[in-house]
Amino acid sequence: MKQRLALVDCNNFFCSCERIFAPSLSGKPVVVLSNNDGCIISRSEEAKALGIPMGAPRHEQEGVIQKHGVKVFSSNYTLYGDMSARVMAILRESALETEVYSIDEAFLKLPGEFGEAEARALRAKVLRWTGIPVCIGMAGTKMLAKLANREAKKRRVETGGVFDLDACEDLEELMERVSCDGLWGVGKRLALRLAGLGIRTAAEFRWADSRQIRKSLGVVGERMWWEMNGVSCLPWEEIPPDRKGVMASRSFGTPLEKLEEVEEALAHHVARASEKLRRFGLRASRIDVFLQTNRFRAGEAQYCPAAGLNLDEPTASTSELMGQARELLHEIYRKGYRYQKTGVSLTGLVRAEAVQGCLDLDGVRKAKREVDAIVDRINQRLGDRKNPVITRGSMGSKHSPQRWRMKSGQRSPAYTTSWRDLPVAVLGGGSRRV
DNA sequence: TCTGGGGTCCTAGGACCC
DNA sequence: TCTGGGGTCCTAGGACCC
Repeated sequence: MKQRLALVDCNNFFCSCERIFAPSLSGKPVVVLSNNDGCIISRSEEAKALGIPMGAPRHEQEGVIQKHGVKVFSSNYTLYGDMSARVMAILRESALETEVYSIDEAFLKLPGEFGEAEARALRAKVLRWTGIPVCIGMAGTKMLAKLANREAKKRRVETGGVFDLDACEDLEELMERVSCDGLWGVGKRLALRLAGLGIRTAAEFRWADSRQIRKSLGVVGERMWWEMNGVSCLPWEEIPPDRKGVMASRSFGTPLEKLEEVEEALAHHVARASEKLRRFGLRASRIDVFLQTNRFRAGEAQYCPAAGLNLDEPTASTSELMGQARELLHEIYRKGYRYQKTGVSLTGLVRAEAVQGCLDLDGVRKAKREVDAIVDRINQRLGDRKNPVITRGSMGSKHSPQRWRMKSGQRSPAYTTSWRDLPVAVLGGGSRRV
């Protein structure tokens, strides 16, 4: 039986959340701002209609905001997280399995009988119970479900916010209408590269030679090609894997020049990041610190240094990390610049409980050296350099697709296209945690 | 004329997503 | 004057090892 997926996506999520608590704003233009109130990161339909672009600096839109009385909110992530959890809980009731993809999106594995009527009912239920409007796209793969969702959103009035690609009668016509940069995972750069191959629409992408796509866009591109052709090869992650890193950074309201001031900001970031670490039960084995001047000031001297350090022991201790962060900052700080931003990034995360019994890497290396020495001795005694009796090897490496490709001059098979286990990676990354 | 080759670990940078 | 913050994955290349 063919797999059926849905992508459920909340409409203008942050704005929709704000509106729940201010019903008088229904039908009025609303925007939500980024952390420092710097950029517009969510717009209601009415705000979009006024031509306010996504990600625009607030100050550039001040005129429109004033003129049309656009209601402006600072972001409130506690609220959004809470609303998200409510929506997800409802979705779980209808799905066989659920993968929460981001704060406002989830993939659903659908039961066989789930069609457009059921999707409409689900949509109505979410709206009735949470006040959040959603759109639902259905198809056989994640990429296609994304595309279906886009269609549902774009033609909301006509589709009722629900679109089933498998039930679409003029699929080819639809694919011809969608340009490549509208595909999930194809950004500006890749679209440009595709255009260079004469591939401009989803239809052309689907019909393209997969080898050509592979050559030009790599394994990521080939995965997209399969997905677009109905072959699912992105992983299903019902349980989100542990984070690989945490970061804390902020822009300053006004540029800072003194080391002590930057230090203070950085200390705050280290505290936030290490707190996060502890909350997840993780410890970091590497810390990176960075500084940035104002990149928008073309006339000013720019300086964007960074420094990092691998820690001896994984830690989540604020004070330990703080000490290291300060030293790193001193390494990179230079007088005479106007700094606009600083931040810290903690990576190489391991589970706190695993730290105790963690693999003794040095021990393993030592053991390997010992074995190698034995192998050498045997070879010296029994063979010669050119024809060793025993050869050293390491598991799998010889057969890693990368190496294999170099040797054979061929592509590796589609499903083992990367030296990492495939299919593993998610398209183009993405912030996936709520 | 050839100049070892297989392997690990790490970092930086590119691309994309929400 | 103001110009977000937090993620993921892939690839290339250097250092090092035997």
